[in-house]
Amino acid sequence: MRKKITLKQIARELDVSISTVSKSLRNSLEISEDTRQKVQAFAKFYNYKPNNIALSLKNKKTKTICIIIPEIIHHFFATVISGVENVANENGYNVLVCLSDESFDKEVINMEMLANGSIDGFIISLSKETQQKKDFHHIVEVINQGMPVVMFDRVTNDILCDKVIIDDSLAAFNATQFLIDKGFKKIALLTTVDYVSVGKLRTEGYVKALLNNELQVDEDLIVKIEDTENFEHNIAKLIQNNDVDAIFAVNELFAVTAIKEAYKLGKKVPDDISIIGFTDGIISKYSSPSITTVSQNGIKMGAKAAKMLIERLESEEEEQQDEQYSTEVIETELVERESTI
Amino acid sequence: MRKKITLKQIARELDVSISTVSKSLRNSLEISEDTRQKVQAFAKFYNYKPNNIALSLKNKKTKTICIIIPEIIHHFFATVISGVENVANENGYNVLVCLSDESFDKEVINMEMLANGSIDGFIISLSKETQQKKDFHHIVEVINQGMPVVMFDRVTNDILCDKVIIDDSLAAFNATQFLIDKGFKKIALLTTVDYVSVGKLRTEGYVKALLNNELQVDEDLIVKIEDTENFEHNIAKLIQNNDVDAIFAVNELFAVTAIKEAYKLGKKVPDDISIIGFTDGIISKYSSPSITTVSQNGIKMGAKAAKMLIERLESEEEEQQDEQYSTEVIETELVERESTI
DNA sequence: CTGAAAGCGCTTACAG
DNA sequence: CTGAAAGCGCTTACAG
Repeated sequence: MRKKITLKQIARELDVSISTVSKSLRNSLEISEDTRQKVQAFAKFYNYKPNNIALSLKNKKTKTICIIIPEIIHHFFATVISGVENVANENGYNVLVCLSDESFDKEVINMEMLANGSIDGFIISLSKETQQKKDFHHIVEVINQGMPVVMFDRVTNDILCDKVIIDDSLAAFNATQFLIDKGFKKIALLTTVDYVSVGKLRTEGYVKALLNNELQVDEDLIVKIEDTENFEHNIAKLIQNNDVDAIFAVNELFAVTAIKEAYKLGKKVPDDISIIGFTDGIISKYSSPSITTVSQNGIKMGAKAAKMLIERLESEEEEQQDEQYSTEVIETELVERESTI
Repeated sequence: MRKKITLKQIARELDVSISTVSKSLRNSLEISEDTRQKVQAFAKFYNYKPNNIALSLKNKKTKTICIIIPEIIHHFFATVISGVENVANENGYNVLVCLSDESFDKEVINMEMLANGSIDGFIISLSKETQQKKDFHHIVEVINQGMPVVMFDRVTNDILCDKVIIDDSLAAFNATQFLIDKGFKKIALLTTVDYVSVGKLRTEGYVKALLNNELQVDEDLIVKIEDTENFEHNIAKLIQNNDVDAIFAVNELFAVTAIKEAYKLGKKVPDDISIIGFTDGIISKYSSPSITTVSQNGIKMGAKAAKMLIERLESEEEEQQDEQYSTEVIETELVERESTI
């Protein structure tokens, strides 16, 4: 059990000063070829690696970024992490992952715990509870301390910072228009409660598309789902009581559940009902029938968010922060599969 | 933009020494009630929080653990992270997530990069490439440095450390036996190449079950899939050329693909072919028909792994390491759904 | 009760 | 060319 070796030990062994060792290892020209060689050989033999924590303290940066997400079980968020990881690693950064579990308190605790020097910046998608409370003091505080934050997907206009989003409203508009173009008249919407920012925006896009085509918005066809458990009967009721011929769902869970409920009620997808989902995840891909969906490229979003954060971190060093925040919109597209005619 | 305040600044403002400030904040009895109050009030007002990095350097521990997984996109690994997070947070630890992308080199780089003081310990599931190469020097080295490692799921006997696994062979045996009990005779196996430890063990369980029931093992019915892309035709060929009446797949991707390929060939699941998968993920749950599967509780595995790691970390402080490693086996069970009669 | 000093492991401006 | 000193932000044994 050979513990890690330090500069101090090397210095003692070779009978030189710590400064000399440090400089030798950093290939300083100040040091004679001879000692440099000697020190480097010794260090290599003992597999010396500088202690990261000491470097962090000295440099006042940790080369670690933190991503806070509501749930890792959601495939979309997992893909975002993957995108963040790629870019972070390429740039020599590590990624700390925190889960808020959709809880405001956990989000706050996580941020406060890490804002004390442990990391260089945050990438965050708001928890449901935070969006509901509209309390963003923890994020504002971190930004005020001079720590950069990039928000993605579930963002808020109440905070000024870099953001990565998709055009949820437009994507929903296009999906709905696609159904309208197919000739469907009774198009239902499965959405979340309004305080979830993306749910609300998607609902708006749906409504806009209907109005744009002079179709009337029937409240009975709009189902707002609060809980992600036990919502099946809401969907079943919708299908049973209304003669819907198409459904637009704001996530893939709602979409696949609609397929199953329709099937139970003797309706086939896409023959009797066409269905479009949102988020191109594995459920959509492997469901039978596979689901036509709005693709929301998580890897790309994560990569972009990481890039923005790291650029800000690295630019901070040179000149003064310019405080010009930007919002990047990642393209979406409709992936046609078997659940639509 | 109020930067974080330090002990030094507080000391200067209040015209006392740094030691006095530090002790006051830690409620040391050495300090007079009076100064203590004054310092604490001031610190609270300026929202003082000790710098984590400085504490890490001082205490020689970071309260951060790292989990290295092959892919985050796999639902199983995402659930493991979730389990690790829960336990880690409860104990005041943060979780760094690294992805090896099934690559040996990335695994090595990640470990070496973090073994220099950045974290207190590792939780790891081996990449495919590492299992193939059987080169574990990076892990051995870390352990020799005195940093605890807990392996899970894809483990190896070549390394002595704490491990969390399921009994892959037994679980596969039971799944196969289940099919045999239903009266099936031509039971096919969709598995991975042998160097993936869990694939190999599951294959062994399958073979054992057949032999145990005096059924012969037909090599034509065993499909070993190397690549996770473009393997559909292998499965199609199996179904087409052999009159299989049941299939046991070692993961859910293979299982759901089998359903789709069978369907294309005009065979229905479960009417014509019964299928059992492995890993109770979202694909199995939302597939149509939903898939009977061996549940492999990722949350539980992650939680257990984190618990073992943290216990070792905290016990290290007190007495000398006892070097008694243990292997925990997490229970599995067969979740019956629609893909089996 | 308060503070100077040493130390965690490193880097670097400054002396010699 | 080499090394002592200061410093990153903290804690704590030791003096006073």
